[in-house]
Amino acid sequence: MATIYDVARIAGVSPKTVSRVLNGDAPVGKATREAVESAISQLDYVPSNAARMMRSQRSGLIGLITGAISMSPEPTQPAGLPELFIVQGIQKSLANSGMTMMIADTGGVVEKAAPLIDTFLRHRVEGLIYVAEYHQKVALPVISDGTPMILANCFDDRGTPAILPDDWRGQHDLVARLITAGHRRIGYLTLRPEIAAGPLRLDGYRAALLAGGITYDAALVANCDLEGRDGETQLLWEAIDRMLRLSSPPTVFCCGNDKMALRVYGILRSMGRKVPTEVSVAGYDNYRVIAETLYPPLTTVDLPYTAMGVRAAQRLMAMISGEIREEKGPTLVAGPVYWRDSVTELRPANVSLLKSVREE
Amino acid sequence: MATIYDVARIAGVSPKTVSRVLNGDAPVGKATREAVESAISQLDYVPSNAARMMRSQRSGLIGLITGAISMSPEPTQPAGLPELFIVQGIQKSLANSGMTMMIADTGGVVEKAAPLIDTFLRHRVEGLIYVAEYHQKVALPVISDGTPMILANCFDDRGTPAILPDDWRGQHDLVARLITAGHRRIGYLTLRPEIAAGPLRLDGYRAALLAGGITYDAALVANCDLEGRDGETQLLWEAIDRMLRLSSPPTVFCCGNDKMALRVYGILRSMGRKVPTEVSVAGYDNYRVIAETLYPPLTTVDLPYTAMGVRAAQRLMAMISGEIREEKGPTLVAGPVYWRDSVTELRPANVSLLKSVREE
DNA sequence: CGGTGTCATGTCATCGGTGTCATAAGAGAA
DNA sequence: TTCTCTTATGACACCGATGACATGACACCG
Repeated sequence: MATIYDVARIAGVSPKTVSRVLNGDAPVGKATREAVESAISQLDYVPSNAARMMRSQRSGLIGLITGAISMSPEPTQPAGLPELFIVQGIQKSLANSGMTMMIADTGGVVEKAAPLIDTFLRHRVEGLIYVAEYHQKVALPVISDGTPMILANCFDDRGTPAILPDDWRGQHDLVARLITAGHRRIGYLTLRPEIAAGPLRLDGYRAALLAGGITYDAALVANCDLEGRDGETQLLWEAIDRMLRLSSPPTVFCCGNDKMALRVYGILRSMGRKVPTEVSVAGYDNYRVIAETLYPPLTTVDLPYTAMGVRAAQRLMAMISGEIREEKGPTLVAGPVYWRDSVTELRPANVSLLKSVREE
Repeated sequence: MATIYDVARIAGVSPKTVSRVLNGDAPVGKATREAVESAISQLDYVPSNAARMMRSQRSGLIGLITGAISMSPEPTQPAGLPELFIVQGIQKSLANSGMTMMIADTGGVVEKAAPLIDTFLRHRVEGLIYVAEYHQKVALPVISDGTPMILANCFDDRGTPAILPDDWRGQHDLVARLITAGHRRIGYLTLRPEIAAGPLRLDGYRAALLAGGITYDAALVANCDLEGRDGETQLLWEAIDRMLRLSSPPTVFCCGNDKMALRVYGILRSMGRKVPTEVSVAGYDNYRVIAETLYPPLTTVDLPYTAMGVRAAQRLMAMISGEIREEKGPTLVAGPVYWRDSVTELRPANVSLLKSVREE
């Protein structure tokens, strides 16, 4: 592979002049520049980042660690996709700053994070991002040197800067929108409470009810999410069946996520209940494959993964450039409600009141 | 950041000895080794890959280019997931060989591939992999230096080594299995022919019919896949309606992919036809979010993305180590049929005859 | 016409490791 | 005892860029 010396020799100039042509850091005569450029293309010269990096002490690299490119031993989860969107956002932001991204994968095994971080440090990455597949708490090894790090879709108890979805607000906005549409009996089939998003969304649901002047009714809430997924459909069936037999049954079911909503569609159809004319359904995640493909299309809340990625990259770049003495703790990113046909408007909604709701 | 000289000074040895401890390329005395290791951990020393690379001329890097981490302007496609699995397979293989992966993204714009390849060459990657989001033909810029390159899920007309799904065999095996199950009128709702997989799968379908002694009937085949997706549901509805009115209607619908099958479920239910008791449905892709979550779970053909990734990495590593003067052209990877409850067994199947069929 | 500034270019050292070769110390053989 | 032969370690150059500094050629100024 050709070096800068080869180019210099062919062009009849000093290596430093070639360097100047490449980097444009000092004026170069027109004739000289052309000679150099001709030599470069003649030799197919590509400068070595390693050599440049040694001298300049800047790698232009960002390390990205994710847990879900390769997933846990049992890859039943549809995960991965969220992370992909986050990565997409990060990539988009980073591309503009001339940074190159290195991606490594823990294969879902947290212990693998340490050697991966080490690999990145060997490459002298200027920043690290850890992306989790769903909103959760993590415990990563401490980075001893000063390399900045940011967490996306997860947080720790050391106050490492983190970017998180605003689950509370999302569920709140959705339920507020349902209330605006005239729904007052709102069933909620929740995620299990161990998942970080579970309690947050439940709180958002309750807050929206409160703000809408509706009393919280525990009979309308059921956890239908199991660790192992086998019993889920049955659990859902029972919960829905029970709620629909109430003297004042729900007119809409909020589901913990879109995948659960997909199941609920099937169950309601099996029960002979038409969606949305007899009962409405809403999801969470805006998992497009499901939400847009279902018939009728699913009303849901967007998990703003791409935006989170963008924010993560921006915050990291700010830390790297040292502009800001970053305050610790999380940045919350809220996503809009996607209003589709799976929910009936019981009365005409005054949509203009709801700023964060997005109609399709 | 500490250097090898700092470590050497603290440990009271020469830098070269520290290097030997790190790389184990020559015997080092026990006491010396311990002094060095102590100094290393005392200083939190992490060796610089850049410096190492300069001397040894080996980067330990593999460049991966993908078109779908950030997708086309209109991100309605659920794409990305397939690529993720391919990347997972690549990562898995590569991790064992001590290679680190750099990932870059074209954002769906093919023209961006050239500068990304250039970035990788600057980093002196030892190999390149281009991953496409679906089976297609591509035209990438030629790599002028000798860096080996491999295509995954795509091919070009220069005979660049490629890893492709065996669409012909997959569809063939599925249809053969349907025939074994007693189906003789097999409807096929195809992908549009411009997609590489379309004609291959159609050929597989016809070959399986032929082998099963069933005459191909054009009335049972319809293209239901449009470039813009708007008319698709209607197209499907019409095709299904037409076929079901035939004097000898299909007992099973093969769908171009699982997403189409999801739509077909909805349509058949709307028509009041029960799946699978009245009519069976089969998909293609084994897109788990859909195939496993649908009720009843969907019989489909696995697109062996992970395996393709593994093969891609293996073939690349073989090219890098120069073991093999690689022959050009594609490697086909076949995936198994996943037999689930969306297809009725019209007569008891002798499954043992079908080696590549996987029961759940 | 000398002084001063700008432009264009070259010289040289250096970043942090490792390959090559040299060398000292002890072990075993003659 | 002396001569190999390992074993353990050091000295030194070098990989390919770039930063700091120097220099020569003009241009412009008073």
